[in-house]
Amino acid sequence: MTTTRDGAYAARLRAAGLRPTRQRLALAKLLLAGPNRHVTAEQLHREAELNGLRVSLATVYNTLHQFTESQLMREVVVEPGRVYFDTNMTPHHHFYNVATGALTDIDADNLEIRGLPAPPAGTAVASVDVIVRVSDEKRN
Amino acid sequence: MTTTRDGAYAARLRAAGLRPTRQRLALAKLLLAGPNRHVTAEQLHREAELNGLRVSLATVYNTLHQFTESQLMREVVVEPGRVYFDTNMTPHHHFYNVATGALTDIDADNLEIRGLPAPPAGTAVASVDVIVRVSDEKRN
DNA sequence: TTTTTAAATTAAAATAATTCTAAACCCCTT
DNA sequence: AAGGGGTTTAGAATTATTTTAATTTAAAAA
Repeated sequence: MTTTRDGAYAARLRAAGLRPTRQRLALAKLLLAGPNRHVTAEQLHREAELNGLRVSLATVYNTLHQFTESQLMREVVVEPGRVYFDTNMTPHHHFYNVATGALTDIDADNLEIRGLPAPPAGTAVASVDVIVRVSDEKRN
Repeated sequence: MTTTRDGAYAARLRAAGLRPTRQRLALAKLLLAGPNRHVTAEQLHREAELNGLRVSLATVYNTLHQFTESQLMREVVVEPGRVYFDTNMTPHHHFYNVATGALTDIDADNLEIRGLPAPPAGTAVASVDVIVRVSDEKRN
């Protein structure tokens, strides 16, 4: 009856124009199964290996970038040399804890940015990213 | 009479606790003389050499970081591997042209951010950075 | 099912940006 | 003028990421 026996992830990958390979399926599952995640390539690579997946770091990078292009995730740069891949695709911004590196989402629905001037001539706004840097509260 | 014959830059450096060396003075002059600037370390290094200053790239990095610590400038990260040093110390945000890499300031005075939730428990807001990514206007 | 083809994966080398190191140097005080 | 500690430097090292060229694999064709 069924011509292909596909999981939901394979379908999502296909929809994005990506062949559902073993590696991509496993990474998609790690990334998209539970709640939203913020991971670095290095972190995801380690996590994959802990879960018994043999995958090279280059493939992790490739996959993360492909997922990003396919709108399955997005990239957040918080500091020189610190790039997170974020599985939350709803419009949102971030708290960034400078000490711990922790990212926390800020729903864009309740956030209002008013008084933004017109963009430079010949350009149009593509996206607005708000990063609220936080640090451990001063105690005293 | 005068014990030291200092320019304005030497005084600023001293005030920041930095010895006014030849390199730091020259870089300070390049950076702080005219209008506000957005430069990468690499750009500033090239510019210094064009102006006849012999200075190593490591010193440019050191100096930029020291100036940043001393509140003479600040750092802006817009993309993986793209860090700008910004001499505008008034509260402001940025337009970032993804195609050209150009940064344009957005005065914070007229910008209002409303509805920001409380920061994660135990943390306090240190700063808020808004980056508005723009791209060349679609023509048709 | 086997063959073919093109895409995907890989290890390893290459690159880019930045930092470190240890020696030489220079600003400032005495 | 001399000494001392901060500063500069070239070059090596590091970190994050990308590229390369060969191998493997998914999917289409036969």
